[in-house]
Amino acid sequence: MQSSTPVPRAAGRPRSATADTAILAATREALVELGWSKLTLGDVATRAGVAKTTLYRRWAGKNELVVDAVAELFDELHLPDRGTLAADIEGVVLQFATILARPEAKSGLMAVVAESIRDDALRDRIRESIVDRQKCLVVEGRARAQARGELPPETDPEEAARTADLIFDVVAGAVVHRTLVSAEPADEEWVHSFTQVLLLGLTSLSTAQAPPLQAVSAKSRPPLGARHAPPLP
Amino acid sequence: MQSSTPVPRAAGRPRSATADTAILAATREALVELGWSKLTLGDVATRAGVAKTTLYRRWAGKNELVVDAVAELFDELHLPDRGTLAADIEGVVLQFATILARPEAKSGLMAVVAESIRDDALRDRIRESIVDRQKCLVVEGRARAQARGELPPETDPEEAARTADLIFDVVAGAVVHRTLVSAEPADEEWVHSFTQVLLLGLTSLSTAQAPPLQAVSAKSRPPLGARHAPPLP
Amino acid sequence: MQSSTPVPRAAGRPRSATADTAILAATREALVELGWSKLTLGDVATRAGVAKTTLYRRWAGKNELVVDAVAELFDELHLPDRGTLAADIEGVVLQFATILARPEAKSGLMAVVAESIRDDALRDRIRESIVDRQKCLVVEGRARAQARGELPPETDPEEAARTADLIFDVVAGAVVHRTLVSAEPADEEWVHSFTQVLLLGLTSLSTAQAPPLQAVSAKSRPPLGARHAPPLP
Amino acid sequence: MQSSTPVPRAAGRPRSATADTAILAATREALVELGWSKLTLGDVATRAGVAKTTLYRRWAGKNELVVDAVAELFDELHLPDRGTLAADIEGVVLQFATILARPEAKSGLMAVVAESIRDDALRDRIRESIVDRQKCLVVEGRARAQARGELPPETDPEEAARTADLIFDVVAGAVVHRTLVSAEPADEEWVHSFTQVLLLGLTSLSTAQAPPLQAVSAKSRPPLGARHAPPLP
DNA sequence: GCGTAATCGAGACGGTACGTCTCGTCTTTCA
DNA sequence: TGAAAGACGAGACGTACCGTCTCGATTACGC
Repeated sequence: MQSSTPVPRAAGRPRSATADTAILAATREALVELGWSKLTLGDVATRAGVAKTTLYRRWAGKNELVVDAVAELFDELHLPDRGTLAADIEGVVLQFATILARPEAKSGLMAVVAESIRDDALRDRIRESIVDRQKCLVVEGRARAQARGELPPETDPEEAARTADLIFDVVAGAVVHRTLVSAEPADEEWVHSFTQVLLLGLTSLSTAQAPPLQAVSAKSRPPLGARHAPPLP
Repeated sequence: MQSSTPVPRAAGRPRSATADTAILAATREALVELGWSKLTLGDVATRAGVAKTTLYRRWAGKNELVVDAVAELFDELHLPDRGTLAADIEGVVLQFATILARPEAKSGLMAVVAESIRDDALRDRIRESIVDRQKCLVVEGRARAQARGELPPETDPEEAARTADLIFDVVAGAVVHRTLVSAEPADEEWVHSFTQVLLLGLTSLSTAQAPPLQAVSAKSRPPLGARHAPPLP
Repeated sequence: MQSSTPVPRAAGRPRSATADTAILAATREALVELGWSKLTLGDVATRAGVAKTTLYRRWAGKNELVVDAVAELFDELHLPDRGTLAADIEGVVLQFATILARPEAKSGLMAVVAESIRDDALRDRIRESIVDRQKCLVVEGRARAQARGELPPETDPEEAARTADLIFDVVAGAVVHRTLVSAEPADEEWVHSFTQVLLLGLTSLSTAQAPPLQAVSAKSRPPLGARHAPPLP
Repeated sequence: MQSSTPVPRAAGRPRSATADTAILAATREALVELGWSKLTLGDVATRAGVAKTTLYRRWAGKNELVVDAVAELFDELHLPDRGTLAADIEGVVLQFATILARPEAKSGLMAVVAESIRDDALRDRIRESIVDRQKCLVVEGRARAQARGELPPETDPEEAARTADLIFDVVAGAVVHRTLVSAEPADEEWVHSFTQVLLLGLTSLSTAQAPPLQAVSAKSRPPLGARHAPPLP
């Protein structure tokens, strides 16, 4: 057997295979060191030991590259099975908070979201590779709770989708705001308080409304403004 | 005879008062047309009919300028008095959502928040001119509800602050996420559903905890993970 | 008859006399430290402890200011009386070389001459305040030599003017070139060699041409190209 | 088989050969139209149809660029062979004067010389690409005259160098001063007069000194100041 | 003495050019 | 043929001076 040289070609074509990995890793590294606005594609190429051309051949621009680099961080996001819905939620929220605490996520995510406001293709890319994967967990968690018997099967699919969206916006939004705007750690204590409020709110809502277990619905909402004001701590 | 004026009027030509107004307006205009990343200080200066130097004399850079330009949008945010706490909350959340629906707010706000991750001074500026003003409304709303008798006076000020922070992160985060990430309108219907969940969650939390009306507290929290799982719609 | 003052003393506060002095001194100081191209009027004003406005009230621009500042250096240029024409020339050339050796003269003079190429008013100002004062010395030196009997009185005034111009260009040009381009010191030894060549050249020319003592004239010049070539050392 | 190429051809896209030509031509054009002080590198780049970066990649700044642009003008300076030393000198001085009469030379040359006072690297560049090329002609002319038998071979090489320097300073300085400071044309008539003085001066000097053909030397100079004063026209 | 008028300092103003940086594209040469 | 290296046209960056302007505060003179 001919022993292949350990580093057969210092420069040349065989880098093509590993290039993507190197580039994405270099992108995250640059995000940590420089942040999104100071990150340049030339610098990423240099860090990855790759020509700028190679980079432009694979990504349309900085935004797309960063989305892919950040998306990889969310691969480790999984729905735990802790036995109860409440525990499951706390677990996944905590996971999400942990990822968001990493500087490359902080730096990159908000920036590309900001960019996506004026770039529909970018928004789709973000949704596809980051957001939908998270929203999936909400749906999956609900299904698991239903399997456990914690939740009744849903009646109106449209209503269910709307509720999932609301939950997702509340969860993701609260964690992001806590982490990035308030710049306070979304630690276990905070996650616990937050989960409690969320879960109780959803429960009270469904029980407060006859018939039982009905989802939050603006169509059939009671005259809230007229109801007595519940105490706020 | 009264002595010299306490602020003896700085020497030299005073700064043009109209320039500030024109620059901030031009910044918002450019944000709408170009978005944050394509916005250029040179372009803003041109739109405002002002020299680039004038702009740099007053703001350290693009981020600071955009913060101030966006902050002015939040001047119109006031706490309405609709008679009940629920209605007040709905009103103010809707106001916040309306402001966030404006393209200049969408384009600018997330971008500067993203930038603020690596720039503490910028974060402080954002907090001071945007965030704290909103958080104030939470506190003020609670005070008003207490005056109305809807809420009991708070017992632990630290606890009260923590709860206010949580409420604020949930409210602001959910609206922002709905508007910018999910890219769905935070309309009256959505705001109503959201407010209901939030308010019921807070209410249930305080009543679930013995003695009555106690605030969410991590110190004295019950073993939630072990409690029964409430139904999720 | 008592004439009213011809310049009836303009109303208002008179210009500070010390400012001019300070400004010109500051200009020379800045020339030494920074050179012409890095010299800025704002810096000069600061050095002189004067407002920029004061400076612009008195000089049209950088060029005019530098001309005046440099011109003062040439005030110390006087025709010595060493007894013979040769010694007088050597003396004055050496004086000129000494002034040119000063950095403020080096930096400033050539630059304003370069500027004067495209600015007739500036050229006139230079001629008036610097060049003509030097050219004067040539004429004065000749007159003194004639008084001494070293030189015959001139016959053709036009011819005399032309010769004076030639001498002046040769003297000033050679010293300047030696100092600024060759960047070698125009010291006593060099000045002596130069003077010798110049004086002998002029002498030989006039004696070589019949009738005696006639000036260099292109009108009556002998067919030089056809003459035998004299040895060059 | 011969080994690797001595200059292994740098990797990457090579610099455009036509760009240099276009840039230098554009520089001269801008010198004529605007003069040195109003000449802008951005403007030159535009005229040359080239990006500013391209320009800065090749030249360190305005000074270096102008030196190169002006140096090309002196490429046409050659030593004519008119048969006699006197005629040769007149020819080359006239060539020099003709070049200096061009506005791009006038505008550029003095300015960079002025700049070179505070910039040794610039002075070297000027010397290398402009001055030495001219000085060469002096040496070459002397060699040719020696070959013709008009001049004896030089004895002391150091002395010869010193004399060449003196001649060069006188010639170049006089022409430059005539052209730029006096702002009079260095036409045939003037050049003839000047050449005559120079040549006679050098001749007389060498013959006046025993033994014959000795160069101007400060070491063995006669007491000039005490000698009789020759008539000055 | 008191107003009038031009000065003074300070510094902001609209501009222009600077020299650097990054962009995304395009030639080259090498393996 | 594809990847490295790197030059290219384009254009924004933030800075430095430009020469002008607006200020309030000083002088001096003439009434």
